[in-house]
Amino acid sequence: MGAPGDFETLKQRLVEIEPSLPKRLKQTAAFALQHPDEIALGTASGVARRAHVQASTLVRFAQALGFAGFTELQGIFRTHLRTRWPEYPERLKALHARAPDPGDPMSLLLGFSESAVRSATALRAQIEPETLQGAVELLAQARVVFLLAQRRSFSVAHYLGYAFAQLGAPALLVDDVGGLGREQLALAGPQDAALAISFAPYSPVTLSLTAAARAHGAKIVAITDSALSPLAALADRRLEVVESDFGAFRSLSATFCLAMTLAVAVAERRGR
Amino acid sequence: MGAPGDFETLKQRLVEIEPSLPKRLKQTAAFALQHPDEIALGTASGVARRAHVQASTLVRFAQALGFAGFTELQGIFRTHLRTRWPEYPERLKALHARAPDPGDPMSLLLGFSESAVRSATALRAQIEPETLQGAVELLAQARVVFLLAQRRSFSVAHYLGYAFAQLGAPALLVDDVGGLGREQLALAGPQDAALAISFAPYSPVTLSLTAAARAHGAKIVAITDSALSPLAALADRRLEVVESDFGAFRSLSATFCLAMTLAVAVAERRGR
DNA sequence: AGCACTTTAGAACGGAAGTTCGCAAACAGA
DNA sequence: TCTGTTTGCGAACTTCCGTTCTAAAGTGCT
Repeated sequence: MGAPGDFETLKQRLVEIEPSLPKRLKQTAAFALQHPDEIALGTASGVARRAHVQASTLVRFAQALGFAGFTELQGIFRTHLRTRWPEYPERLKALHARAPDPGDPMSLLLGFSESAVRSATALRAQIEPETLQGAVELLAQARVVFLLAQRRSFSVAHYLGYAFAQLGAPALLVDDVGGLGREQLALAGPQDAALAISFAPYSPVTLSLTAAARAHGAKIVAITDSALSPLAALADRRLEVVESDFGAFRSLSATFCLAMTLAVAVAERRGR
Repeated sequence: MGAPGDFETLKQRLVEIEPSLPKRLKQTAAFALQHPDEIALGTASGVARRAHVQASTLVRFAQALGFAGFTELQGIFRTHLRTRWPEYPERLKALHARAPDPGDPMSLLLGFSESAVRSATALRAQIEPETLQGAVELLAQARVVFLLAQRRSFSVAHYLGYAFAQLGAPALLVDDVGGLGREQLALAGPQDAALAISFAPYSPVTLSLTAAARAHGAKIVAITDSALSPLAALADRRLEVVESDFGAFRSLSATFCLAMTLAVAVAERRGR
């Protein structure tokens, strides 16, 4: 069987033979699909470095797919990169023409993507370095960080729980399963901190759990959308995030960026 | 005067000096602007042949613009082709210039924000309109949509559960609380669909729950990171998302955009 | 118009990457 | 333990870029 002639065929062929491939070639396959642009534009040795394999492995990978060598494989990725290019400006144009058919899934995707970009970009200017630093210090000094959020914001809190755990920092997700939120908070004390996340319309559960944490003496860091938020009144440190929205739907991308930042910065600070 | 640092500057410089350029260099300039992708992807001699000039002329052309040689000039065209985000390189440069200390929380924030922007931007080119449309149809025709995800991806599934509920579309978050995932899936049948989300390293629970859903006859839509993902093998419709990463941490912003899109599009489609 | 000087184009050369292949060590399966 | 496969490393080969040298074209001055 000959070598694939286009990118789709290549992908398909890859899926077929991947199970029978040895370890390094699997690794290479995964990298190739994940970073097609690297393959297209880079040199074999450069790609090899980034994929943590030997340059010769790339050649063997190409040969396993039926190509003569790396250069031939690269050709497929290059034409793919080149041919994919023209449709992009059209999509963008469609987006900025304010979505002729607002129900079309692709316009929705473009809208949400645009909104996420705006949010994440705006975040850089919104957050004061000192405020962020203060929040990190406060969380890093805590014995345990309690994570408080409900409804829309809960996904952020859950992600934080995951990230803190991965980083080896002590955090506890107060998920209020079975209405046991108060009991989950029972262990909180003055050495602890709570990271509360809530946006308008503020979930009453989050607010009351935050108040309870405060009553236990825990320090509060709040991620919320305005200084006037009821959550802000309860907080020792306040991080304000204004998300841009598309239609009736607010992005979460800035909030997630901030959450990731807190998790990594706190873990790093505790490490010292 | 130094060499242009990005494509726009290069173009501008070219317009400025073009009148004073000798014949062959004018010819080269015209070709470069007309076929930027040739320059980005080809070799000097290949480009020279297509532009009907000598290879050395290309080097002289590059030098006339202030570059050391052809390779340096090519770099600009390559990053331009890769990022496809004209204003972007400058920002990136500014970002990295302003953030020399990688441990500083603010640099982390900038890094994550940049990574989110890249992810959300790349998403637009990654998703094929037909694939997206197909996934939406499939989910809209289902009696109930089961949401399957664990660990890092769980936050997305939870958000989807929230969004579907808000939009009045029947969806059920299989959270596997207390290990009851299989029981939560017991109601699934051939009229239903499952939306499974998993990225490397793929959670075994998600995989087995997806397989179980499939065994019940439910149609599967997968959001995953590559065609080689074990989840892809189980799926009727496959949505590939490549998230950019910052350090060891992958963004979730593209996945969230896609999730929001699916929720809104499915709800809208059901409404008719 | 002719001549000398400057600028430009083309071609060959040298050096530097980059790619491929062969061999030996490491590994996995029997 | 033995065999077959895979991986890593380095050498050889190829390609490619940048420089330099020479010829030609252009330009200005006499």
